[in-house]
Amino acid sequence: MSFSICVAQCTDSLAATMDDQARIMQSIGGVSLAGHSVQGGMALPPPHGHDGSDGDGRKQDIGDILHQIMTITDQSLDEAQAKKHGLNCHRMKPALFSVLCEIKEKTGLSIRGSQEEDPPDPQLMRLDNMLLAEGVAGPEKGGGSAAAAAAAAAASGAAGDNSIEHSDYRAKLTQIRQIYHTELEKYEQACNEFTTHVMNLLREQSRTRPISPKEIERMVGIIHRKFSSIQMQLKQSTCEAVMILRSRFLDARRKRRNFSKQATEILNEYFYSHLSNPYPSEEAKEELAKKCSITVSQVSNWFGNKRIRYKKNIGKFQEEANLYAAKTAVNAAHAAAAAVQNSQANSPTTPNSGFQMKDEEFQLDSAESKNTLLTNMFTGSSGSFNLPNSGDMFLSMQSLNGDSYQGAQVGANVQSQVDTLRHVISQTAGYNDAFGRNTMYSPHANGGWQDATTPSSVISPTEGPGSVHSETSN
DNA sequence: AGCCATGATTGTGC
DNA sequence: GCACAATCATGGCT
Repeated sequence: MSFSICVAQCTDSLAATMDDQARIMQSIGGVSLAGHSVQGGMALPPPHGHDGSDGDGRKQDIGDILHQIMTITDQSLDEAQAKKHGLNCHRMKPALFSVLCEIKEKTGLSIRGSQEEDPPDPQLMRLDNMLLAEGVAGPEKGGGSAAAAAAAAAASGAAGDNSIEHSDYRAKLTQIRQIYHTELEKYEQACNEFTTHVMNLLREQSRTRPISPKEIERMVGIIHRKFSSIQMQLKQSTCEAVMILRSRFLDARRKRRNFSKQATEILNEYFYSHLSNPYPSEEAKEELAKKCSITVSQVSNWFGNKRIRYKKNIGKFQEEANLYAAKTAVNAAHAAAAAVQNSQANSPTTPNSGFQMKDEEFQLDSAESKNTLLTNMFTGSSGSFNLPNSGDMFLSMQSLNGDSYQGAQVGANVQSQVDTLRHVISQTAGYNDAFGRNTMYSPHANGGWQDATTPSSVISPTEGPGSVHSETSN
């Protein structure tokens, strides 16, 4: 035993302690010392032929005790038992015991002690954070799990149609949470039980071998660390379970669902009415997302796909373009008419431009007829719709297409329709007009998306590219 | 089943 | 971070 060697080397210090010991014993009558009561309050045996006043004598006494301790293992069980009892009852025992504890404390355990204060395990911290974030650890209801489910719901796109998946996800997560907490509780219980057991054992043993309370504390710490490593495994497997659940849930979300007809229409209307620059701003995307009951990223995806597919095969999309362009144009015409009427109503002194439209004039039954109408409207050719003079709208359009922008009162509202109208016109009977060029929007050869002749920056002097035109996206 | 349309994802470049 | 391009994967029609 290493500590017995130490003891042997420290006989001098023991002798010194014995002096104190004897003094204290005299004063307190052997009630307790260094936390160890004198066994059974027994009368102390006589000091083995020494009077205790002589230092050399004490040393010899201690040496005798140590010798007995060292040789106890060589003796028969009965012999040893008897000797052990004798030693336990020896008046020197408590002092010797405390010194042994002290030495033990100062040697091996101090080394171990320095290793105890390890920093918090980063992996454990990560696991804890993840479990908190996923709603497995932390507050029960209205807390993490609800937040996680809400986040999943927000990311999943279309509202309402996947509520079953959400509840499924929630149920599974709750299940994992329950298992986690049950297991955690079990571990904690087991840890406490084991700790209590070991403590009792050590306390019991401390009567016969040098175990200080500090050492018991250390042992408890060791047990807790062992159990916390088991807990970490539990946390790790819980995290894995959550990840699997999430991946399954994400896979479920990956399932493609076509947008509603209405949503597609709204998106298409915006796309074709901003054909010169089909890049909705963040605000526009948000508004479109709101209108279509989809997420902003879905709007982005849609526009990304649309741009690519339109660019790849413009011809294929012409019919669709015509349809939406006409639709938007009609809306615009309505809006413009309303604006003009409003301005006339609000300011009676405004000269009558003669640009009046009646609803029945827009009762068109096909995209083609609309296109024709619109073409005529711009080319001034004879048809069902006449511009009595070169009206405000026409002038506004012309200005918009040119370098200077005027006629804001109508043009501002109508601006976005210019793209549409010009597109429609270009798609119908060979648009070759006052603008003097083909204004079919198509991506640049270099991959950019700009009107071949009219940069969007010129087209939209009043608005940034991709801004929302509420009147067109309805 | 095959085909096409379409929403989503991924890799790349700026 | 965004847009593009390619690709994947599914929905829906025939």
